[in-house]
Amino acid sequence: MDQLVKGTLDLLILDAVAEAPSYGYRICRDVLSRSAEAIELREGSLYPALHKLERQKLLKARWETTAEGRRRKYYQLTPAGRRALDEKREQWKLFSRAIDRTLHELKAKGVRLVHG
Amino acid sequence: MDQLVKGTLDLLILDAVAEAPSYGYRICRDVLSRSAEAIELREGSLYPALHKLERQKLLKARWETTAEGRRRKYYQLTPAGRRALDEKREQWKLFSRAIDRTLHELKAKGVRLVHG
DNA sequence: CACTATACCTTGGTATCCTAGGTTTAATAC
DNA sequence: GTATTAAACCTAGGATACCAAGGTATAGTG
Repeated sequence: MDQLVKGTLDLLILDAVAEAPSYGYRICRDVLSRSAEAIELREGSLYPALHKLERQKLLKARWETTAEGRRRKYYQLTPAGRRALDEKREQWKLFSRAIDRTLHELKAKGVRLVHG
Repeated sequence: MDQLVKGTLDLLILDAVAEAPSYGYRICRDVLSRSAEAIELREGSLYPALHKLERQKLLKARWETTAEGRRRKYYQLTPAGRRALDEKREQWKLFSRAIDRTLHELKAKGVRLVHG
């Protein structure tokens, strides 16, 4: 599944900060739990990706310090980031449907019609 | 954006020869038409991938010549290839559902994804 | 005889991700 | 008080999978 994750990293990250700003360490755990432990963003992939998205002006970062004294780097979408997210969501939807359509087995097996 | 397609190339190829043996040039067109023109396997990706799958003993190849005198290299699944296909199909299902579950929102529009 | 379609191939580059390390501070356990 | 875990960040270097761009050869078509 490692290979499959390629191409969805940016999407997952942008999506993870869409509702509210978040920070690296939490994004990891959020994606892990939201995916039911199926998708694990490793820090070695995540942090470089966050920096790249910041360079591309899709994310904006600010440092904060909690009451307990922990430093966190919060990321939020820029307007361009919001547009990129919408676009990547659409691309994902289109792509995953195309794959499903293309594969032979999913047709017979994946569709289940129930009456009543 | 065509980054998404990474990780599904082997799956698409193995699937394309699952029902009956096929050859490179036809696999390209089959995937293109089956995906409603959404997924285009380019030859620069396809042929090296076929050779790799053959080295891995997931595909077996044989040359044939048609009545018109065209040489074609037909590929078919080995038993290991069949198992690999089943596994990759399962992984794809798990992965795509995991992404769908993880994303907060989904919408669809029109994009074109290109493979190699 | 040029052009398109069929059919195969390879080299070299790049982007992307992961491994495997690392730092710092806070909380918890012993 | 010290060892360990958890929270939080980071990067260098390597692996590899894809892709662009070329190439060869034959058959059919205008």
